[in-house]
Amino acid sequence: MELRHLRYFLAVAEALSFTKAAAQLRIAQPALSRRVQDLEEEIGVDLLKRSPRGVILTAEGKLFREKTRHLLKLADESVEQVRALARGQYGDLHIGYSPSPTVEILPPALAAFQKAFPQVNVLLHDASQRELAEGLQNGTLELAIMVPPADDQTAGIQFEVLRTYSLCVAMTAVHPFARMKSIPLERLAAEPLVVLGRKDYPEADRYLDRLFASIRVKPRIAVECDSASSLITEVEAGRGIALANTVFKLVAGKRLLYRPLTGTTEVLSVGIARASKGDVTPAGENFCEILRKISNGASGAKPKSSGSA
Amino acid sequence: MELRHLRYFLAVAEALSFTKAAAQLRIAQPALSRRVQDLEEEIGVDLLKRSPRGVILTAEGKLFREKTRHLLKLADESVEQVRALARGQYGDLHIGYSPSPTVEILPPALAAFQKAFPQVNVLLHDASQRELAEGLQNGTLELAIMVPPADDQTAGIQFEVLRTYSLCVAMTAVHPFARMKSIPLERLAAEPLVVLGRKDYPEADRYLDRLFASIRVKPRIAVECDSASSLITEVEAGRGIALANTVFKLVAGKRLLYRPLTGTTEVLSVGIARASKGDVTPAGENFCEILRKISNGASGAKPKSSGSA
DNA sequence: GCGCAGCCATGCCTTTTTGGCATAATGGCT
DNA sequence: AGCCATTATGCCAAAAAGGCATGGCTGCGC
Repeated sequence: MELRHLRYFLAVAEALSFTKAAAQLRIAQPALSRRVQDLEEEIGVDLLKRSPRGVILTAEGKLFREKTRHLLKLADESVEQVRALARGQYGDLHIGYSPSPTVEILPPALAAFQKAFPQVNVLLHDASQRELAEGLQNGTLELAIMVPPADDQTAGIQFEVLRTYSLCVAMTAVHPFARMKSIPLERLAAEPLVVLGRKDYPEADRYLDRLFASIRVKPRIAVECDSASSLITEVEAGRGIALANTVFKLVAGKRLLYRPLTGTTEVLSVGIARASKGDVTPAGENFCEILRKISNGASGAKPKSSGSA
Repeated sequence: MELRHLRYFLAVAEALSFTKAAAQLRIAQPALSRRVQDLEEEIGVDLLKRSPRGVILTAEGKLFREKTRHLLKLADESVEQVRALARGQYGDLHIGYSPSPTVEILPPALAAFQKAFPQVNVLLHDASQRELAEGLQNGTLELAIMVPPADDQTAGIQFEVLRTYSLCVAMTAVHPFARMKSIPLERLAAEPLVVLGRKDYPEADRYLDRLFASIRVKPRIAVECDSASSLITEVEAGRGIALANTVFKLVAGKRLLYRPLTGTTEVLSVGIARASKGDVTPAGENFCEILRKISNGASGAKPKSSGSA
């Protein structure tokens, strides 16, 4: 039995006429007659009652007509779904992200993506840098929108910069620095600092080390936090000031004040990370395209071209 | 796209090798290779990644493998269901019956049928003679287990006798007739009778008329009932005695006493009625076969062969 | 009631599809 | 670099499907 037989039978069962069905199928009536005979012989059941005025269905024919309708519909849908998957218009898409640094680009990108590809089931996973890198490597994440991973986590990960944010200092409005136009690094070193925890954000930690190493000073760490939102709360509470960057204005705009760091060109990059070996699905590529488009069209620094591990 | 392509693809997708799959399918490897290429070309998506060590599935291939498994399974099941329908092992079976006269044969027949054909969904409809005849004629009933329909309802109905029950008189234990061995018709004519209603049981009414006409007497009708169970209750309550037949012993054995009617050979027939033109499904024929078997093997009078309208 | 019209089946040949065999190409592994 | 297993390709044979002509049936109208 082949789909051809089912298509032919269904045409006859719906037209209730070999002649009409043959015309619709663009084949000659005798050929159609033969194939339906073949089908009936193969399943060993009379499906149709022929008469000189047309055709009527037996009880078995009626049952088989319904089964056949369903089957052919399902076959079409299966092919269409596979095609949609290949075009990136269907399937699951696991995306990891760092919540804070991505606030400017991820929400609009997600909205645009879901509008363009409503059949794709996007599954967002917010996590620390370390967890994102692990997820990419073990394949649970297809893409991650994040800051570049630390050197010991770049193995097998490709990174493409989307946006950069310049460095700044975040503080409360009542802090003495609030009166300054920009903060020299040396003054910062004397202040108690609120920073992100060393375990979950190793690259933030090293970044800090590198920065202060350039002036041969050790920073004063007042509090270690496990997320950007905790950091904001701590600074707001006055336990210290924080080295941050311009995305923070978007996360907690009016709760804190920001001042640039004097004479520093250091920036925070945000971009797309993917496993070098892991396949990115067409849906994933579509998502990247939208991310690039959104990043170009938004405010802030210009995107650069891709780097790698 | 034909089922052949799906079968071939699935074989390759499960064996993860063209060579092995071809062996299982009993065709040569190049032929298999060609058909799978055809399939991929037709749907326009790469389903497999070939390598000199075998084959691996793409993401699209994995999706299509699942769809294909389901589709092929469904196709097999559809054919099997149609075959089962044709063998009378599947489908719905609407059976009408008169509750009282069929107590001896219907329950065991139903039990035997459901054991032999568990996939058939038997739908029992108890109804009056008139309703049964109508049901057969308009096609809502496929078969009815009943007493022969009255003459004005036999049009288009075939009847086949399964069992006959001889005539008797039903009464309470305290009735004077209880001391007699058998009741002459003349004595019966003088007694108040409980009978079945004329509208719903016309043939019972005519039967009564015919019986008493033979001795040129009018019976004394005390109560008309609309069902056999009401009739039993009325007799038990002492409102009259009833002309009944030996099936009643089965319906209400100890509640009443029964005495034969002197010198009468009249009998009540119970059998299978079907529409002359209406198709009886194979399941219906199977049911008839079991009814015949049960009727032969049970107590009571012998079945006769079929009659018609 | 007889022929005609419409419909499906059958016979025969052609076209298309599929299968088989031999063999080339590929790519990892030793 | 050469070997080995695996898949792809060329070519022909076989099978399946299709087309055309025609036969057979049945219901309808004249």
